[in-house]
Amino acid sequence: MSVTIASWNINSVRLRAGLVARLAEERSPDIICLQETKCPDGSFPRASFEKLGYRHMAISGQKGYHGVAILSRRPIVATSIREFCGMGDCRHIAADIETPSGGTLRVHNFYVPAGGDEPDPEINPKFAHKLSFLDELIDWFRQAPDEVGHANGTVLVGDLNIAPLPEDVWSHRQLLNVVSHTPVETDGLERVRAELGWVDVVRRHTPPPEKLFSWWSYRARDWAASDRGRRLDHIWLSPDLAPAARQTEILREARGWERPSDHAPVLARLDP
DNA sequence: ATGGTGGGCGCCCCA
Repeated sequence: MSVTIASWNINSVRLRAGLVARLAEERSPDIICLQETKCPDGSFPRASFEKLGYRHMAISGQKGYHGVAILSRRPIVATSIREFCGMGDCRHIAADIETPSGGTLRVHNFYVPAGGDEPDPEINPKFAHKLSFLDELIDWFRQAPDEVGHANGTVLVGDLNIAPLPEDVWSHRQLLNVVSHTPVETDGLERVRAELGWVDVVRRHTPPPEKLFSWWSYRARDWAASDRGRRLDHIWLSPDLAPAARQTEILREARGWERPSDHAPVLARLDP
């Protein structure tokens, strides 16, 4: 009676609904959290996901940018959305989902700002936004832990746009000054994680020194051969839920599917 | 040191 949850930055849900179908066929996750749907709610391809058995959906999209969604084969009993940094961006959605044992699982799905190219908040407003987003997350966790969490377990997933560990990038040394792996970001993400004691379940199951990536740039001539990846996509469990984790996987092969997203899906199987 | 690719939207933004 397990629940499998997947998180995937899909880079346009309308263009890649077929790839979501392939993920459903190959791994059959009960819950799929998507980021960068780039799609207003009225244009969301609901029907194609209903056909795959995902009859319950929580979506928060906007035209052209950002956008998050939760697809579920199990009933969604509540939904909430939080706005960060007063920007009006669609970067968060949460859902309470019924588990096989009759409880509910709270799922938070995030799309953290990428942060632009220059890792200096004084001259790059996108980087300042990214750091502010992390600060707001910490404040929220600190001030309203009951709103964030849930007695029967909470999952936080998403494209967090930060590769926290040296083994989460192809070259720690060469990426120390590259947005996604700078110390101010990795320290910031660690403070977010530590605030409520979230467990990075993928790394609990596959610890360093093994390298793990979930994103490979489109700009590489041969992404698989050069393998210059980063682990930007994460699944975190609340401390009470961590013992329920059974298996995790980053579906690297999806990066090689036809017209792929530049991100691969991350999956975790739980017995909640 | 630089530019490489891809998506959305509409003559350029974002990743």
